[in-house]
Amino acid sequence: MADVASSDTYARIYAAVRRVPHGRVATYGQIAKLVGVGARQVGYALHACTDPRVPWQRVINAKGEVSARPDADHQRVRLLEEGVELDAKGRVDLAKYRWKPRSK
DNA sequence: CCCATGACTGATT
DNA sequence: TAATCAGCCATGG
Repeated sequence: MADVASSDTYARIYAAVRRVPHGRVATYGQIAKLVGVGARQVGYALHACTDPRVPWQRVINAKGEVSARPDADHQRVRLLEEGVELDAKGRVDLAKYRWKPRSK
């Protein structure tokens, strides 16, 4: 599918997101550093991302919360299904579930 | 090419 | 822990 990305930047971001293993989460900042772009660009790219192959649901902000999305509620459930515990405030314990990339 | 926007981050208060 | 400010860089008009 050539509609994965219109720019190499997006492709790198999607590739990094796909590296996130099941039952684990990553922050925008992590992805941003992996691809070598700003954190906002990651969110911007994921916003434009419509590819279900990309587990963009595992990408959350530095607070451990799911970002402002209409499907935020749906995403939380999905994380729980993957084995990720959520705080009473709906936040993930980054100290435990934060994915540790090696290519950094 | 310039300006405004944005699924963010980190430091400071 | 929460709120505020400035920096970050790609995209679109």
